[in-house]
Amino acid sequence: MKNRSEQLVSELGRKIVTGEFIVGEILPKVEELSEIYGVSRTVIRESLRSLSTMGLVRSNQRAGTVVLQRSEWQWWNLDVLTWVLEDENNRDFLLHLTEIRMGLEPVAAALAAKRATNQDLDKIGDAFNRLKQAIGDEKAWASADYDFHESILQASYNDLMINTIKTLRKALVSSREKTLKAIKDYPESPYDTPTIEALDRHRFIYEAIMVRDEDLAYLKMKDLIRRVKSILENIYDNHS
Amino acid sequence: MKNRSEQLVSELGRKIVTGEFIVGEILPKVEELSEIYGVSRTVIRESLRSLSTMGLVRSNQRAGTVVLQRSEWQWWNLDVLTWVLEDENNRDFLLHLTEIRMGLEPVAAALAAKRATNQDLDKIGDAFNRLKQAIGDEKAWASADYDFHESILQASYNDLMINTIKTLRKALVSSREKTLKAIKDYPESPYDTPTIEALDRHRFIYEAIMVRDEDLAYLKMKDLIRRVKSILENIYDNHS
DNA sequence: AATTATTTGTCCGTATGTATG
DNA sequence: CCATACATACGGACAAATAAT
Repeated sequence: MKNRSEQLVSELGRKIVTGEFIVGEILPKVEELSEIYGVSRTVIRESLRSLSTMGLVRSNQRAGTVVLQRSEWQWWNLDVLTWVLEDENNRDFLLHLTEIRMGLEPVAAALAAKRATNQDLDKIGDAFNRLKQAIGDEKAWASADYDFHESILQASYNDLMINTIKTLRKALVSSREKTLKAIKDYPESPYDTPTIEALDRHRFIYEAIMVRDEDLAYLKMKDLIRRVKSILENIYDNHS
Repeated sequence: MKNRSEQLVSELGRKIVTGEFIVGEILPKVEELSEIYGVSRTVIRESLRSLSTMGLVRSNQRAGTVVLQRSEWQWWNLDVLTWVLEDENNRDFLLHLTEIRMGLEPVAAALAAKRATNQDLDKIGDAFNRLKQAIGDEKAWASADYDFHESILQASYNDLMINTIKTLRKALVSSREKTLKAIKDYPESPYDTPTIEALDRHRFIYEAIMVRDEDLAYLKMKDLIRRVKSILENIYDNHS
């Protein structure tokens, strides 16, 4: 957070996402916000412009600035996504995210099997070798795992796919750092735990891409995400 | 577009997306932009704040406002998505979008088969009946088709999924209106053409959801999107 | 390493636009 | 049609950060 308005955006944005400002509610007018937060109207207006671009509010002359309903929110904005994940009340949002991943990541793997250059394949292979060395080491695994999935993703050559999955992973990682650490069984990597079984799940993906078997890569990546989903579901069963 | 800064955002945003402003380029400083577009610095600053929230630019003191690389863009912002689709140079972006749909829409259909209430099922049924009446009528088909897929989507009960697919469809529809009309074989609906064969493809999805067969709903929706993809690919083969 | 120049960031007084009652 | 209340827009001044010298 560099400047005042970015700070304000975080502060107000969180209050909206967590429901401290209710949907349909009118925010205090610019002058009052300026008073409340001790900043100029300029800063307030720029903040509101940003929140408006995120789909969280809409300003109308004379009527004031209103909090928009959830369907209008720009969920894929990294800030919005992170705030939603931080919010304790949205725990099952993690499951929704996983459903999205279940859709996208297998497709990305299939595309990688189709489009990867030899150089791409080398990168994926390197990352997989690092995974092999990282059994039992949570930190090293998380790092190699990141590179493994990153290299597959890049080989999909679909910019929108790359951007979407990366956004999703960033949000998962940052929310893990902030709020999910407390859950003891939640893995450091957004994919899996550093075990032999997990390595095998990755091996199948790796091998499928190497032989350019799109359908197999699709299925094996789906297996992996399904595993992530079941970890999540177990956590909920045991901790609530 | 109501106010000056929103107009400016469209103007500048399009120039960035279409490459008129190159990645890494420094925009004219606020005072110059103010001069160029005949608006106050306030308006310029608010516009830049908005573009910054879209991930298109980043302002730095003394260094000016720089155009960010494509990987930083907020692709799921409806404006950004629309501008990209409008850009003639990004024609194969439609294929990338379809790859995303190939991932998400079958998952949404499977979730609907799992979670739909009886009321949801009624809505889906109503829309399907309207589809039956709309064979051969492009406009009526497009409308019923919209409601059919919308009712399935709502029954997925995954807010992020709903928002994402709706954003995607909005962008497709609006880009069809603006730039794709010229392509004669591109259907009015983002899903299919009003033919008997298309109706059957929809029927299979409808029936699978009715009997709550998640896997079948998944497969049949995948068939439908695959069909859309092949329409697109044919268009490219024939028109370029 | 210190200074300067340049650009964004911030503040505020004022005026206009727009929808409501 | 007028009065009200809010966002929108303008512009001059100064502060703060940092690239360049």
